[in-house]
Amino acid sequence: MHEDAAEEPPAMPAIAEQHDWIDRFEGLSRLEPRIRDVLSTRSQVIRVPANTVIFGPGKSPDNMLLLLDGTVRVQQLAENGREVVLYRVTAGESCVLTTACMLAYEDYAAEGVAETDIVAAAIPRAVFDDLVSSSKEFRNFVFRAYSRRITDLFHVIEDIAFRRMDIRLAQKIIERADTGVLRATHAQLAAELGTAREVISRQLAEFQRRGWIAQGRGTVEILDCDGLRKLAES
Amino acid sequence: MHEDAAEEPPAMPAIAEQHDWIDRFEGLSRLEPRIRDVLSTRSQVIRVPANTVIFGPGKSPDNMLLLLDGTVRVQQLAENGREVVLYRVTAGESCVLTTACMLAYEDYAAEGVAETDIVAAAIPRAVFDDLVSSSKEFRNFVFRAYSRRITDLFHVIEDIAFRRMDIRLAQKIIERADTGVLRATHAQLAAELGTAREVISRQLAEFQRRGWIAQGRGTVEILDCDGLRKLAES
DNA sequence: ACCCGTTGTGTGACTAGGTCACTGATTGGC
DNA sequence: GCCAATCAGTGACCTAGTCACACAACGGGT
Repeated sequence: MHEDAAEEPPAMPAIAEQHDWIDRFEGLSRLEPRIRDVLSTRSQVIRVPANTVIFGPGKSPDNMLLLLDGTVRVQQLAENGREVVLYRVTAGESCVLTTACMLAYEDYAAEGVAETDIVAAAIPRAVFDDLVSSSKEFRNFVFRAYSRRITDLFHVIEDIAFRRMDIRLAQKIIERADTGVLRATHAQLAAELGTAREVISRQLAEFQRRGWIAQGRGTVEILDCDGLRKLAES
Repeated sequence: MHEDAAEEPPAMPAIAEQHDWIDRFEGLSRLEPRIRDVLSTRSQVIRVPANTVIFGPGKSPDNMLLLLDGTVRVQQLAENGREVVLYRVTAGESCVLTTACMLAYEDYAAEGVAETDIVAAAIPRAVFDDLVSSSKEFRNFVFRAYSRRITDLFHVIEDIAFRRMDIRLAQKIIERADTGVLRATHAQLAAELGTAREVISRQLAEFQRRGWIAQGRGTVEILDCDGLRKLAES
């Protein structure tokens, strides 16, 4: 059993099992060799099934997660049952709020939910602390991740406070309908944008009337992307 | 000369000039002696006049600020000219978004404005990095500050998305009228809450009609705090 | 194949909040 | 004492959110 196997894996089976997942993170590729080693030996690749609540009010995790595959939806919950999606963490990103939960003992009104099955590298709290203290590259990675999330939050605030619903909905549809068809109920879109179901129903009816979309039960099909885009960019 | 003197300072001249400002920060009091020294010798106490823009779009500072005196208002600006106040940094707190700006090269849609004359300890970027890497206490301080701000942002989002204007306005009035009189124009309150001036005017008219407040040009006087509070807590 | 509970959507009436286009009042210089 | 700037009040109108429904589609059972 030679040590090199870990460094240069051949053929590539399930990527997540390899130690080279580190390079899939923008900002970690130039990590110091010693640090890279700590990271790969002292973190653990875990799998989480879809719809698991990863963190939430009263449930702070004790690992920092680096997402290797899948997406995590982070959303704000209100007492009256309404929600807004704050942002999504996708493969190659880290879930910094987890870190904040871990390190800062404050409770959050937000929760993170696995939107798909997930593969992630879990970094225990102590290791995280070690890495932050010993690697400038890792520090930059962490702070940049924070910065990105905070920027996302700013966008959410700006959207909710100042932008019209029709514009926001059009954007959302374009953004989340990669194949031209979006699978989501009106209720889900409402939760996404932090509004009420009826509002979505009415807006979609209007979009349909204009020939921009076609609707099915639980689906929205884009017919005229330019029409939507023109609205979204106004 | 007994050691206790340091714990219970007498008379107190201009506080900011002393090196013991560190103890005014919750979370820095148990800093390792060596670190404490680095912090006091390599940071610089600065003064900034009221209404200075400390950071903003296209203006990222190269120091991390620990506020010794005064308050900084951090607000989001929209193209159409409307604003929302995100949070305030008060004496004894740090302005972490500054850190994020410093370290992460993303531009923010938010700006920080000195709301009063300000005294702050400025920590140069390089020193900040050094401190984060060498002191666990300082790391905790930084991450806790992040966590607090993120929590604040969550509150703002929840407020804007899900709470009624009258309730939010009542809260704001109570919160910012320490002496029973609040100096602010309707336009300022509107910017505070991210709404339009007319909305504030109408709500205040209603509060006045109910006998909760009296209005003057640029002032709101609380007459019946319980009335306001009952609304604010509903 | 039919029944039935569950889930998703449509609608009208109403309230709250935001926009627009004004008016008039107050204030601080000059 | 006049004038420009600032601050506040108002009505008409539009968008968004709430409430109370009706109804349609779907997915198991039996």
